[in-house]
Amino acid sequence: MPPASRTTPHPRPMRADARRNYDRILAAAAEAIAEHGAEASLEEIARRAGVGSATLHRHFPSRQKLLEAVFHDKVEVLCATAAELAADPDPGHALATWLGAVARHVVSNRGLATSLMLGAHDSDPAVGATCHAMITNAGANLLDRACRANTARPDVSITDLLTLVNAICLAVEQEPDGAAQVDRLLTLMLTGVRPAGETANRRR
Amino acid sequence: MPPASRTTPHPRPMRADARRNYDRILAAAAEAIAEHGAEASLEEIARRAGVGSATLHRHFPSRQKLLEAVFHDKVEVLCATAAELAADPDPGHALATWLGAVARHVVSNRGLATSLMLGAHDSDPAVGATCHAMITNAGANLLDRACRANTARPDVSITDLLTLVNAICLAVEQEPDGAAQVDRLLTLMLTGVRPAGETANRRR
DNA sequence: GTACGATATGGAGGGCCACCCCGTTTTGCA
DNA sequence: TGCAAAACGGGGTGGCCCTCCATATCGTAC
Repeated sequence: MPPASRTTPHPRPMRADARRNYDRILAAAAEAIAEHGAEASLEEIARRAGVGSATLHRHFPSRQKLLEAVFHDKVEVLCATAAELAADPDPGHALATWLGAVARHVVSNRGLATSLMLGAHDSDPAVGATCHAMITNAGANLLDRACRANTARPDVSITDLLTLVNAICLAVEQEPDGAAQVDRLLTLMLTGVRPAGETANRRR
Repeated sequence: MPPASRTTPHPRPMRADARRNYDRILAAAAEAIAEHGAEASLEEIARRAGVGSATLHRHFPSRQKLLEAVFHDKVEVLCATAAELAADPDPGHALATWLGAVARHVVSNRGLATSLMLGAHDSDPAVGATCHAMITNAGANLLDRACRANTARPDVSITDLLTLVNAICLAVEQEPDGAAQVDRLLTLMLTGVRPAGETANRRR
């Protein structure tokens, strides 16, 4: 999310060189984060982008801001998915499907979890464009529907669910067999530990 | 867990000054971690303990090792609790109670989560004394009993449960109202999201 | 096409940190 | 009491994040 894009006329449309560097930094950050996770060195990102560290800091005053910019597109995809699923005839299934999609995105984009969770507190509350706000709004509808259809407990908030999803992904992030684990834990979370009658083979 | 204590005769019983410094570092680390969390500066810990930073590194080659040493006692408490609960007539309740206790310890000891989770992979597998191994073993019995009593699904491993508990605590660690959240999420996890009939007031 | 002010840049430097080398001190045993 | 082995810690190295400010670049008005 370039602060002032060319298409949306803002106070100052952002100079060409500034925009170029902005994009370079974003690309470099995406690479670095994919390799080293959300803790990737900001200096190395600047180095990769071929800009000075000061430039990086000017464009992204905090690591959080950079993460949000890097993942903005992916979060938009998730929001779009939520919008589509809102038409699903089975609200419970829609919610579960969407949470699964969120989880999949998070595990395959190291750092996304951090990006989604943080910013709930420290960032400017006026900006509804933070990853956190976007995803929360997108999920709220799905949960509401599921709740009204009586396939979700009414005392559960979308924040709860997203926190759990993120928590699972975070916890599993450094496990070797990540993705597989997430699926199990996620369904486990959704169905609960209590008995269910049916049986399956024991793992680990 | 001093590598070689005075009571348990080891290869070399550890010199007096070494033991003294070891204990000082441990105490200083406990303080620092309580204040600043698991990311506390190692140099500051050394400074507090009145030793050189090299000494700290000699005793604890990695941050992980230090965390494990600091939390070793608390983990032992949890293991003891597990042993007691093994006598509980209601295995399902025992398991839930214990997981709650684990969560409470984790939230009230910043860094414990990290200590419990890590070390599953990077530490010497021969050493069964890591926090991770200790807690896993302690919980396995409780889960087994619950499973046999048909109050826990057989396809759930203790690793799953502990991962989830830790995940919740990690995710909530930087929330302002931490402890309260953990309770909700934990019970949510244990009962699952699926409808249950009963109602409660909606939060957030 | 040019000149000029606003804007953006990046290298240098400060403060902090983890980690290691190696000369010095302490310890415990004979 | 002497002495080798063990432990110590100051200081060096390299990395990190972040800021300052002299310099280079851009967009525009003429």
